[in-house]
Amino acid sequence: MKDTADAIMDAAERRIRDAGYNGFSFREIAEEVGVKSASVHYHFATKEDLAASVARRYTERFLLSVDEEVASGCGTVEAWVRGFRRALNDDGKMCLCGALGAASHSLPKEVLSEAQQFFRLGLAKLTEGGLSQSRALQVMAALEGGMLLANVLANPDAFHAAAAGLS
Amino acid sequence: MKDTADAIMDAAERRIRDAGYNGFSFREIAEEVGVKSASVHYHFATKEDLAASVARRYTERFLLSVDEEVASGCGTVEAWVRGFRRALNDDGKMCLCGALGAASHSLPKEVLSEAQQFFRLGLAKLTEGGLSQSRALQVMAALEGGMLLANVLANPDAFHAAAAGLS
DNA sequence: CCTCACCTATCAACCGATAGATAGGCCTTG
DNA sequence: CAAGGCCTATCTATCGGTTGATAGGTGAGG
Repeated sequence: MKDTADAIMDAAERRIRDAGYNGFSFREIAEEVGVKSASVHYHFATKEDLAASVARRYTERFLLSVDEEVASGCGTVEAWVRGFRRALNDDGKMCLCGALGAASHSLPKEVLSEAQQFFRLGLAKLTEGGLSQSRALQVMAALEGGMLLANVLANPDAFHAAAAGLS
Repeated sequence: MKDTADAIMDAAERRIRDAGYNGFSFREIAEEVGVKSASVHYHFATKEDLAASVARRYTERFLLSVDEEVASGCGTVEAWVRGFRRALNDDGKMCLCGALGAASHSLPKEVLSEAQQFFRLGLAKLTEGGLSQSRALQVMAALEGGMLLANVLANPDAFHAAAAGLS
């Protein structure tokens, strides 16, 4: 079933956002989903595969939700702020690609590639929205850094302060 | 000797900045230093101990170098920018406490506590330098986020752009 | 002689990954 | 329609390797 594969990705996403690529295991995810670890391998051949798939899905969803915010009338920067804020408030976790990227020098190449894609596409969308390359980097850094601070300090207000005045 | 303990912390710091708390092992560090893993345990009882010690030393050094920059006449914000820039240019790695903090929800409590201390003391120093609480968070987020972007994208210019215009 | 700094050897637990069996559904063909 | 074969999704069992940690031994130097 597609159901199980989705449930595996859901569990993996949660764990990666909490603990990074090196912080989750097949057995852990399997238990959360209610299957055996061999069944996780059936859907995703390797750990690299699984993490890369999760990152790709995350990027697609994130960009889509930003597009929707923009379509419903809010500015590009504000759309990004809302995307990150929701990720923080709903789940109380890091941005998935931030959590992966913080250990970028130890990532398998497919996973690194997907994490990079998140930021490349994100920055491209910001520049399409009228920002300069440099300004786009400033916005992305502020959001990702704000997310990190909010997580470390266990205080969402850190993100709100960091994002204030961006848009 | 204090020599070996320092060498262990040096190696651990490098690995943590590349791969996070879950991405290094006693044997790896031992090999790099040229001793056996049991000897690492002699100097640092547990992994939690070692990582917490490394984080504490990192924070002390970082704050000290910022103080020196300020004493030599540059502004508080500029001093922080230089601190992060040096960490990035010299080593090509993440901020240690950023690398730890990105997986904050999976950190042993002593390690989390030391990572938090880095940010708490850093923010305090920024506000002592005349910044508002909110502005201090914006600066710290921009620097930490810029660091993350530069690492993921393997492009130091991402940091420079993110930090531009802060001071 | 005793403490420090290291060693060897080993432990149970966990890791990612694979092999092989099984049960159920669907498709094809006589 | 029935029977045989294949595909899917799961399981059990196991592999070699790594992990953090511990026990206990060894040699040097004060």
